[in-house]
Amino acid sequence: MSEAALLSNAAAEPKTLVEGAYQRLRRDIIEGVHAPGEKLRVEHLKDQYDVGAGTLREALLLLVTDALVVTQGQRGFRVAPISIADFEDITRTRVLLETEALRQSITLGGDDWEASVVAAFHRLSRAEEKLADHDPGTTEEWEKRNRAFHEALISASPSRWIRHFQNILYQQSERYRRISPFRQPIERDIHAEHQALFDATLARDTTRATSILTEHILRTLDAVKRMPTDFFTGKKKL
Amino acid sequence: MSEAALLSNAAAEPKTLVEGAYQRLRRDIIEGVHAPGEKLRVEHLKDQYDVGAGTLREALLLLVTDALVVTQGQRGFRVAPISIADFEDITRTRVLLETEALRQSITLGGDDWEASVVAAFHRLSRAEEKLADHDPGTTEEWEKRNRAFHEALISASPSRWIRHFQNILYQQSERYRRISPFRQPIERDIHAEHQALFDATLARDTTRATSILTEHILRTLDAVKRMPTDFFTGKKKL
DNA sequence: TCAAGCATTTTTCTCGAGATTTGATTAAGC
DNA sequence: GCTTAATCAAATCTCGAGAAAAATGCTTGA
Repeated sequence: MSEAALLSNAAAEPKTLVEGAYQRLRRDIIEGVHAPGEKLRVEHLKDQYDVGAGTLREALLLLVTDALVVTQGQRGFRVAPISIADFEDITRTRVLLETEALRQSITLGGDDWEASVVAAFHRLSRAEEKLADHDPGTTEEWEKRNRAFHEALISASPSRWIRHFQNILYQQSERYRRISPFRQPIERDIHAEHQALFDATLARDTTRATSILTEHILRTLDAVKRMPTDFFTGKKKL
Repeated sequence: MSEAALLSNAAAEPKTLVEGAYQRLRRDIIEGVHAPGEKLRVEHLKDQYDVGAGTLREALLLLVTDALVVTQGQRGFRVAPISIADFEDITRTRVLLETEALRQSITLGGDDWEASVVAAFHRLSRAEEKLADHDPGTTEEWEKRNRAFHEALISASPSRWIRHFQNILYQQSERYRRISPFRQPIERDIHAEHQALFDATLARDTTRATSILTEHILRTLDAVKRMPTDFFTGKKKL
């Protein structure tokens, strides 16, 4: 695993079996294939992912890094549980880090940065058009481009650590968004928000850009808070 | 490894060999026993730490979590390299997170929190007195109490994620401080700073407390920046 | 009927050996 | 003399089996 993989979880070519299993497992957890709180038995999963027991253990250990898997003492591995409080924490911390990174980007970003933002926004807009037409299977693509757009915005920040932490948190919030009850159709408003964010950023209006970004991120919080609270306590398999 | 271990790296009783090796390795890296950039050969280390090869691999993988060890492709493990830019990044990000956490603590902290801050400050003060008398071997103890004080200050923050990230960064900066050329005698001024920080916090003066904390953290940065720049490029063993 | 203690079964954790890949040394060719 | 290729050694990655621990079910007794 390269430093890039360490600091960004980028989807590089898996050069080792551990990496491969790690990436597939991570995707499956984020997409909800493995439910929150679910026990992850090495014996079962090693067949499912076609690797040895030791290799799978190492992959699970790497997922502990991302806080997508928890492990305690001698009692094996488990998909990280979810809670409203946790999602609120993730969201607010994301705001703190991402606004700071955006501030730095706007201050320091050059032509290359602007170009990458323009490009990412363009790609995202196209995906949102297709989404409005209710094309099936485009959600996956939108998800990737949305992330790419957010990453482009802060890519001129010189702080590798902020970007590293931001990646972890984005991953976390993506899992929350994808878990069924939260899953909501991507509305038309989202595009307007992205447009406003894009405009303010390119205009180098730091105050306005960070303000929009804050609202944008916090919006996802409302949807979750409207969920029935017993969802979290109800279906945990112990 | 418990959730506590995941989110705080707390020095809990090592319930498993992997954990034990992980903790000892981490301490040795932070203390500079394994120099930055040094290659970590599994075959050598497994004897040194009295565990099997697979077990040591898992411990190293956990250290990748903390960004104390890096690994690329099929080329094994290596102690994370150091650089001035990295330390500056660590320090500034620490300021961002720690001031926010302190802000939250001051706003939300109750009597229990105040009590823990008072207690931690008292312990730290005693350690600083002993340090002024040039007692040998007290640096270790001061290091622990200093960390405990900083943790107590932000312990009333409800954000587990901020505290988690703060832990990682504190660990990182501790390594930088301990690596020989940076190693500087703990001066008397430090105590005055801690005192001021303590006073402002208990007075619930958010603005003043965060301001002092910022200066306090940034101070360590100056010392490093005064170092000869070729230190970083010079002794890297490749 | 319920609780407590014991035995069984499952699962995790640990280890050493085999298969691949990387890096280094040496030799050949231009 | 310098670059390129091939051979060899070292280290990493991978796997399955054995030891330790935890979870489960069953029997026994009140």
